[in-house]
Amino acid sequence: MTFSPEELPNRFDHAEACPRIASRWEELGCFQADPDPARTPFTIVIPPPNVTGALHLGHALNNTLQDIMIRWKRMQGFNALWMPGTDHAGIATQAVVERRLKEEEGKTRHDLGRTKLVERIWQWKDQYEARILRQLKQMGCSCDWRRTRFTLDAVCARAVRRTFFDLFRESLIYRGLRLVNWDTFLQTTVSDDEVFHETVKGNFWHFRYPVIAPQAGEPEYVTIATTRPETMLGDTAVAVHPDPAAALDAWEHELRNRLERAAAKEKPDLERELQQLEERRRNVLPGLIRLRDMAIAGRKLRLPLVDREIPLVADEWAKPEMGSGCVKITPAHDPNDYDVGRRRSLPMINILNSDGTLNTNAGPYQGLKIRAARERVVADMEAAGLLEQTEDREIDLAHSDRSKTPIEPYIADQWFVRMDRLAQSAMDGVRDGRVTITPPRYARSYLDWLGEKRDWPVSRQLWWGHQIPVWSRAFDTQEETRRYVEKLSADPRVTEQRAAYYVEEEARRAAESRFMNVDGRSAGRAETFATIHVCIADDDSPLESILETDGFTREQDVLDTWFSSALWPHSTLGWPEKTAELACFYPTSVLITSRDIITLWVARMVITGLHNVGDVPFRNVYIHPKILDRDGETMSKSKGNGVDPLDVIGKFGPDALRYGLAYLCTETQDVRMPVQFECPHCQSLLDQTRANRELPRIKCGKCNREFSTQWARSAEDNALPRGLVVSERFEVSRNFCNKLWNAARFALINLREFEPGDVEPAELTVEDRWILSRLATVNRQTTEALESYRFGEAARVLYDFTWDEFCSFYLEMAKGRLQAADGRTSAQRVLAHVLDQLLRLLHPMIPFVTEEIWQLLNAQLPVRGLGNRERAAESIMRATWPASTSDWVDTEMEQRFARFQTMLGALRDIRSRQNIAPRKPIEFAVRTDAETAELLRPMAIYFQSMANASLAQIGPTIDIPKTHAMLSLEGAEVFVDLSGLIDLDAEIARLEKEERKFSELLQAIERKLAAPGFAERAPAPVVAAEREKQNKYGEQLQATRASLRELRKSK
RNA sequence: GGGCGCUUAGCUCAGUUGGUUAGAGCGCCAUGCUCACACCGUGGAGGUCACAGGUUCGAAUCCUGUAGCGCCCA
Repeated sequence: MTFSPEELPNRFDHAEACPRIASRWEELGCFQADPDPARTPFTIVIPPPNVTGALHLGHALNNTLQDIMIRWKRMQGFNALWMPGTDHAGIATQAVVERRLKEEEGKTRHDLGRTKLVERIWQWKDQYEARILRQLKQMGCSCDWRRTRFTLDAVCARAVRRTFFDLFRESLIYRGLRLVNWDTFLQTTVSDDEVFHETVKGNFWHFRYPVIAPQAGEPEYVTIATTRPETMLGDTAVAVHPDPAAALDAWEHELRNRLERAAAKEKPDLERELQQLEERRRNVLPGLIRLRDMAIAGRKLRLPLVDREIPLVADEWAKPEMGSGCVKITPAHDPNDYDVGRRRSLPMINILNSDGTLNTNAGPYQGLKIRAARERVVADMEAAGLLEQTEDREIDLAHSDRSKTPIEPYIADQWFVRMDRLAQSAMDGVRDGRVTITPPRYARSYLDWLGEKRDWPVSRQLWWGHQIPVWSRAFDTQEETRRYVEKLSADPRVTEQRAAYYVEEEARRAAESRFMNVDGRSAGRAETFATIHVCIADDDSPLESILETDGFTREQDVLDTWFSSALWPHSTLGWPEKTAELACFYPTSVLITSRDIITLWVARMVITGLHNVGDVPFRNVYIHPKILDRDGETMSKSKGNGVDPLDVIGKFGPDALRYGLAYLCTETQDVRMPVQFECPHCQSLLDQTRANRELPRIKCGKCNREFSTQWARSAEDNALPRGLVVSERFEVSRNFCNKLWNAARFALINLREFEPGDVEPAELTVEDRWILSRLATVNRQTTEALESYRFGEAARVLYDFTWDEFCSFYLEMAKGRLQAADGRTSAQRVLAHVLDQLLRLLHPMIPFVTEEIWQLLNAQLPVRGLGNRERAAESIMRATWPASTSDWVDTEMEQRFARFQTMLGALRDIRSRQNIAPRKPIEFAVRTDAETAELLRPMAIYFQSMANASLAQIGPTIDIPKTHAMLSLEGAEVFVDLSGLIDLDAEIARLEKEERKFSELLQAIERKLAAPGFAERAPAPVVAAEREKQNKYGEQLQATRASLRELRKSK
């Protein structure tokens, strides 16, 4: 490469340089890692992004941190593998594609059929996977792209099938009827994690259920209240508390406790409640006791509208302090009622079809949608004179995160993974330190969640995912069942453990939960004796067709996406094959992710890793902050506040994006990131807000022209120029990269005719020793910060060093020597070394600009370095991470330098306050002891070049200029000769401020010293330091006052 | 309801085991296009560290409580 450094642009042109640099890295194979027993591995698996949509800044942060780690470890000499890939995100992706299908073609998935729909989703996946990988690549992520995996690809599918089979064979998988969250729009179960709650306006209807044949003194009806009146069609009981008096007492106790602790403004409410409770005891309690007795006596009620006899039961779920004190029980449509149903062996009557219409159990309401049924039920109850009253009420309503429609609790058959033993193993993994979690507080939510050991429902009524490899058939008699089991157990696949089966007896199933006419897929057949479930380990097993010929059908459901993600750390490395990759790179070194999937994902990975491979999937887990928008909401595609990292890259470049994110990444804080739309016409910025963040087009407030956003769909919107979404927060890092770039330009200009070689200690100047000492410290601090995942601190340390020390002092001070013949060579060698080392330290965070500078340096000075002189690596990615040694650390030199800096600052302060033009030279004298004078004399040229101030005299006895400004520093007084240019008032004002400052400091210290106990109880060094400060401030105060007196006299 | 976290300059944030004159960037004021950088240089103004108690010789930092905000779990 031949170039002239002066001709380099004064701004780093990331748009031109980055693609060029990236393709060179690819050509050199810098990202690739292969198993090598001779080297220590370091592995990261990417948390696979969903193919549902493109990445936003949250992902950018996540992947930036991973890339920083992997580049750093690679430079440290580890065999560093970063395994990339994406996740099929079953329900989310299918939902997006289905929604599109509906919007654009007016079709449902059933119109299309399973095969066609899955084809469509693959197309979507191809498109978004490509986009995601492009985003990662443009960010500079150094993944081994040859190894890119997808949770639904053949390699992952094999691992999923094998895992499911193994668990099945070990009886850790079972099928059961459970109440699930049913999404009536998508017609699938969604997990608790996919449900969000929202408060909506609703009603509380009070219904009367007649008592059948009431005896004397007994009420004619029981009142219950409900927010979902249509569910009464599925009621199978009404419950009353078994000991209402005790329950009320307990409630009173609770209220009194609360009252004691309550703030004043809450007290009236609580007191009112207590009063009401008293009334209730008088008016309601006797009735409840009577009802309880009726329940025990086995009295029945007549369920109106469907004319069904239902029992009155005694159960704690009924709350005597609320409403009528009685509660209707709908076991098939309410989680609490489900529990009551199981406790009291009640029938579970499902009244819904999977599409949210009412089924045959709803009698005359069959076929109606829930909403319509609700209105009809209320109207009919009212007509029957059984509606007591209607209240308005706010209701907490569960919604599906995927379809945004209300969730219906629903009874359905589901496959479960038994968690007790598995969860325990994963808890042990963290408890005994095989896995460490940073920050440690997150270990607690991990352990709490696993501690519940709730079985994991893994089936999803979807088409996009791993279809469950189980074939099932119902058998009518015990004999038939036995005969088929015999046949199966003789099958070679079963004897060779390539297939397994289990028999689910209908009697047990019925006992577990009695149910009537559960619709569709879960329908029980009265004549069934048992169902045989066969799980097959391999694809294309001959057993499949045998089973199908024998009347078995394959399970239609697919597995929860997290089932495949849970295998990611080992499935991507080829498990269950015993690959060299698995042997070398497993367990992985660190998992970097965000806190919201600790339970969904991290815990499950530990479980499957231990189960399948016998070791934890990673040694460390690092949980990073979240990126929030201006309102403090987390970024997400579905909210519309997600910012495409490519927008930021377009404006600021990938290095600025990365450095900015790393800089913001501190331990406890989430990152608030207000963003703006940048008008493509006039470049003005408009805040992104809740109101405008999902608009497909926006009109610029400045130039009144329109532009499109990420939400543009129509051809018309897309024809408009696209407005980027950017944030001013990245200006800091963009400016930083540019500062570095220009420092490098300066260096290159001054490093011509560079001759590599060492510098004799005698040749090192004060600033050389200082910068080398600082570099050694910064090197250590950076390494330590990265080791403990303190990315923000690493970024800050490097920022401050680069800008405030390397650029503002070292380069400024080297300018003179670099021009002069004398000292040029040593200055060049030190400068080249410091820049070289600094580039290495910065490279993991800002890979592109450091590589570009590295190449320029290589062209001009391929051999460089102090101490260990060597030919520079062909890419900075292959340069070694600077060893952190204290060889160059020189604390005394740093202290001397700090004095110089203080003095320089003081001189500049005077110039500024005295309004002395920068061109105008000034003179100054310093009164100080001989030793300090010796140290400072060589710095005279720097006062000259950096403050345009010449040092006239220095030493214990000097002639003080007649008119002067005085600076009192630690152990030195500086007199700036202001003959002819003094602004007396300004100087008096400045000194008065100084006087105030010193006097306040002195007072504070004196107070401290005088405080009772301080001198006796504080450690001696602290007391000594305070006394020293007292002296120092005292002297400075005296000097300042003396100077003030002089000035006031001369006025 | 339980758990975790946050509240520091106008804005966005640092502040590692309690001892500093509480910092940075942006913004603001003043000033300078001196040959690395105006995405820059130089200087300045700006904070009772949410509030109330407590521990301590000493608290932004530790403890308790209050208020507000956020997340997780029920």
